[in-house]
Amino acid sequence: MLDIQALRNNLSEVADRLATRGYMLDTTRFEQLEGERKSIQVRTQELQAKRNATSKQIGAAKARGEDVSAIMAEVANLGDELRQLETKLEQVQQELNGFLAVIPNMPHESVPVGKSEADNHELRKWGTPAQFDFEVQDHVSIGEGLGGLDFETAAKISGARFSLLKGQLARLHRALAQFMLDTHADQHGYTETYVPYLVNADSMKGTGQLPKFEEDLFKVPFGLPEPTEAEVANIQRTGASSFEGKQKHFYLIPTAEVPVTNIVRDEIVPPEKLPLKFVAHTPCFRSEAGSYGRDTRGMIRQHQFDKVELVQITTPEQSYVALEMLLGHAETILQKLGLPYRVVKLCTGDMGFSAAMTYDIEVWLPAQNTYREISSCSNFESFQARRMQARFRNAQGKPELVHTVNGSGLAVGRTLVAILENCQQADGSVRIPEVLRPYMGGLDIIRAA
RNA sequence: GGAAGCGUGGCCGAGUGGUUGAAGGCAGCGGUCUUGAAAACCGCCAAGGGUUUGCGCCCUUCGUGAGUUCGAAUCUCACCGCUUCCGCCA
Repeated sequence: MLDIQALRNNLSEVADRLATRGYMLDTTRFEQLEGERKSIQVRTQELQAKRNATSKQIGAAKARGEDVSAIMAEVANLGDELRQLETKLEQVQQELNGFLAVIPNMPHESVPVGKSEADNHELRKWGTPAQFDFEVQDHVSIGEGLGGLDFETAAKISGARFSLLKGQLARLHRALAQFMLDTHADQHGYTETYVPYLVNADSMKGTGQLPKFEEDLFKVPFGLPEPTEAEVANIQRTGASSFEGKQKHFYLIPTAEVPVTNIVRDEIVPPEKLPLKFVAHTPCFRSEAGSYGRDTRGMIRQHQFDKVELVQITTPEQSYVALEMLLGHAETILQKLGLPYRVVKLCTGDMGFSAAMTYDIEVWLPAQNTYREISSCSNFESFQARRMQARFRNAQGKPELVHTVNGSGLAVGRTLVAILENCQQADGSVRIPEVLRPYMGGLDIIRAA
């Protein structure tokens, strides 16, 4: 969420910057809502002040044993008008909040302006794609050839966009996650965390998945379908309350970013604890609505995949340094695995809703003869922190919003794909990168069973 | 799932209808004292918002939401969370 003060004070400038990422801010609507809010709020507060002052008088007069009926008459009809105004103010403020909640973050000044993926800037390349003196297979053929990758059975069990791993490939998948977790925890100073995979709506709002992107999520209902008698009575008596809230739901996390970042929601973190650095290995669940027909073959785009996520909670001064370091931590994994990659700085038009700056790491996939995203590292500045009310105590001792930074380190499934394709051999076997062998019981090559 | 209890500021903890945004303590900040530190003593210390050039003034907030009342941390109802006991379960 953007700072509403920024919109009040520099509306056209904010609108211009949002326009670079393709978001057209409705400034007329904002000014209208804001004007309404202002007049109603001023009037409401005047009446509240009057009510409070009069009530105090009544209290004082009663204490002195005086007759209060005259003063009481004075405020008798104040209540109705005040209640109406308060309700109206609530409505306007909710509208304003709704308006703010769907505005994306402002891009950092250094982010290249562009419309799409094509306008991203390649920053650097690492490693040299291997030359193969045989016909390269994609990960699906390799995996199926090894008897460890089975999409048909996964489709029977669940449907499209799921995969089933068996034997050494399942173990390789586990080895990758362990290796990443160990590297980040032991060498990069992250605290390993185990987190809930089902979260509430507040957490999803905090990191920006809600309210705008509900269709990308899996929503899991639970709870009683019927209200109890007491609730029915309460609803009838008050008239105001609805049945809402009894039928509840969780959301399956689309990334560990959600539960991990929300660790600091509604907290004031002592400054000496910053930066907080967390790493978590979790499954991620995405509906992939709107991606029909894209990456339908293989395990590139799945409803369920594993990811090791890095999250840093920092101060505003440190957040861009933190982003560079976190990017480096993610790159380290690919370097240790010996997988060629490149780093891309996303342009304004290609960035996610909440990000102020994003680097993508793309790994080389020989079968596709191209680089594909395997990690996305972003600084969200105070955008998520404001939604979460996540703060720290600054040098002046005042609470101030933290900055949040996160990135994949890495997507486990896509790393598995990259290893299968980059480390394939002429006979269909796959060479295991050195660093993974301790996790594979010393195995150096995966061969067909 | 059943029973009981509890939810107050960064933390602990008073407070059961009227100048209570909230005693007291801890932590923090400033000062006196000290060569320095500690101790002792004195003072300051919630957040969010509105309005104002500024001093300031005002509003909201005691788990959440409704309600009663001129007035609610305090009374009523519902919900959420936590703790303990019983049951069940990995």
